[in-house]
Amino acid sequence: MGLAGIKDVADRAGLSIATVSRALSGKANVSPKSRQLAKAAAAELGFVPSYHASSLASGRNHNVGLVVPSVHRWYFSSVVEGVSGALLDAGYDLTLYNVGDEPERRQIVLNDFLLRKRLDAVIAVALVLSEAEIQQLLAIHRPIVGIGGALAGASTIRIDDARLARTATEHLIGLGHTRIAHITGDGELNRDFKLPGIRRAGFEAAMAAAGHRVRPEWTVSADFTIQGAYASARTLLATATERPTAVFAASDEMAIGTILAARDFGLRVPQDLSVIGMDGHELGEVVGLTTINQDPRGQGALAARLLLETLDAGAKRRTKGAPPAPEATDREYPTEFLVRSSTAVPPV
Amino acid sequence: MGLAGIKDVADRAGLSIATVSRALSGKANVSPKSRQLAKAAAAELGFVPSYHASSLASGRNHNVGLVVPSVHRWYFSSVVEGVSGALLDAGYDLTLYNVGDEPERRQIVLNDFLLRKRLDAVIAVALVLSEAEIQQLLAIHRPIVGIGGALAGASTIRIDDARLARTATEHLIGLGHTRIAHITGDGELNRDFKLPGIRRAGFEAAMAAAGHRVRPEWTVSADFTIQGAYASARTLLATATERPTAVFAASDEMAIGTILAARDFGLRVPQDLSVIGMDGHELGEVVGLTTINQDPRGQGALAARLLLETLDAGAKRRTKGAPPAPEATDREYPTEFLVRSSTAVPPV
DNA sequence: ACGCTGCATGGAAGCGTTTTCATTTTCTGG
DNA sequence: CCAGAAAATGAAAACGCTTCCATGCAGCGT
Repeated sequence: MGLAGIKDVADRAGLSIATVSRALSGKANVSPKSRQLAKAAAAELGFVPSYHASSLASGRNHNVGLVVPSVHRWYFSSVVEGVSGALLDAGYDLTLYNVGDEPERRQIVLNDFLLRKRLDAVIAVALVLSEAEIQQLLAIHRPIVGIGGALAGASTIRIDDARLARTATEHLIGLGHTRIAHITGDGELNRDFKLPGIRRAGFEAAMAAAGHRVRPEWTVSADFTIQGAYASARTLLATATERPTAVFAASDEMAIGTILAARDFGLRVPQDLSVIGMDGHELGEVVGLTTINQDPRGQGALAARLLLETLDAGAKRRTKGAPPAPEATDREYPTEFLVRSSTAVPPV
Repeated sequence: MGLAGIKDVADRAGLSIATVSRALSGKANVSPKSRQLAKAAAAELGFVPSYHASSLASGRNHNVGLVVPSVHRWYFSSVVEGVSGALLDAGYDLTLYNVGDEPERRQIVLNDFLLRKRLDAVIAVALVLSEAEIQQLLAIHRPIVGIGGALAGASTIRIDDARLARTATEHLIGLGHTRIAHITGDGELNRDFKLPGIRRAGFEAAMAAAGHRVRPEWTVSADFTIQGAYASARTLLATATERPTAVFAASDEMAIGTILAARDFGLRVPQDLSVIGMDGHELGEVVGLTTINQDPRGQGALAARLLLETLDAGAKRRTKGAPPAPEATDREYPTEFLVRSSTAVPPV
């Protein structure tokens, strides 16, 4: 049979459709008795409200879009976990847009998917949206929050990558290192991914401030994965003469790859080579990685909670049509410097 | 102004709503001229059809649900990548249900989310659904396909875990190992996650067939992560006397954790200890892990494609109401045995 | 030229809820 | 016990599309 509709519930409960709707969605002005009746009838019939009908009528979707470059990478999957948990608990659906590297797909997502009025809000991770694109989203009354990306005009949650990269580098410098290499990300492929450049700038600023030379051949790039950095680090460390005494990797995954490469060369970490990363990868514990922990999962959860608050506020203020307050707040997420055993004074 | 509706487009194009609808959704029986007119008007107004209205009226959602235990784990995020790519290309949305370990959340997802008629189909990864639960899903005319999980009555894509675990173990036995340890997953927490038991059974079957003893103290469990297995492997390898000469880990991540632990003890892999894993983790390449590659991304993509085909077929056969063919096919996904450098003959 | 077939078109009926608004019932204090 | 306020209720109007159906028209064979 064709699944019970609210009408069937109403008939069975001996109430009107309107009352049943109010009763089931927990609205006020329903007598306890009616509410009870409605719920019982709904349960008996196995009634589940039609999402589309409900959304169409109410304008509320209970659905948040999440745009990430790749769930396969540690940082992003951490964010997804955080967002997902918060949304599920609030009864919201999470629509995932795993855009990948192709700019073409990015466009499709932006145009065809995000704008179809089916999302209450959008969380964009490490995605650089143009002012116009943001305005387009805001124009359909959808709050956006960005994580780890620059979203002019929208709220963001992020860490101060430049400063933290500098702090990490300064840690090495403070230990006495002068010959410091940097593993950066190869971001030229993707215009949306400016992070490597920012961290690299922090690194270079710290080096410059300390009066140390940044050797071009000691800045190598990798794809933000352990295996990618492993390969790059092997190249970097292959030269027996004039080897750096420390490496600042732009992510924990790349730092770990570096450590694995160092081990393969018989280099002890930290006696022969100090390695510092950034992000807070769980695996860092295993290899004793010194790093700066930014809790991406927490960032995701926070983003989701902020969004839900905004949506609730909007829902309360006016039942429909009131654009949720688009006050763009830019908040910095707290980080934690974790000194473990991968950094030490340089070899004599 | 409140976003253009199809009515606005119709007015602007000088056509009726019906014709515009047909024109824009690529239906037949529209003159080229009208179609052109409609498209132009839509473009000028920046018209994007309302998802909900469209779904409500047509009964088609263009949305597939994906249920996974945790996107944060390698295997699942690989599957998500595969599914996501295929769906995006087809213009489908992907709704992600990252259920986690809590059975409570599992229930919520099953009842509140999956049944709300907003999904065209469901892909469940490593999720064991009861016959009743499957019937409930099928009852709302939604095809389901399971990946890596036993779904009685629904289509599945999977590998033969028992046989492959056996093959992996036999590889070690074939090299001459008799003292073989096993790292299994701690699945007792989650009734949905039977995989560890199956692989373990394969291991034990191979050992029994070869007449080798399975020592209880040499079967340790971990949480399927590198760091978890690292800790467990340390315990396992701590005993200097009577140490196994080989380890079969129930996942690549755990095999990698084992290798890292072995290195910490000064054990050389494979000279002192052979390690074999299962899954095909990218990181396996870095540590030279011998393993059995099951391409989870490919499995995800395949699942999505199968589903889309079914949906298309259903759409063609009857415009509405025809339950998409629920022929439950159970297909085995091809795997590839990768012999790398982590396994060798046992030390003398 | 004429009735037919078949394509193009527009009017209008849903799709299954939520929400408004008017109405009825219940409660409150005097 | 009653007027007036507050609470509960139901009828019906959206919500914005898709699609059925009836109509208008062009092309066609005879």
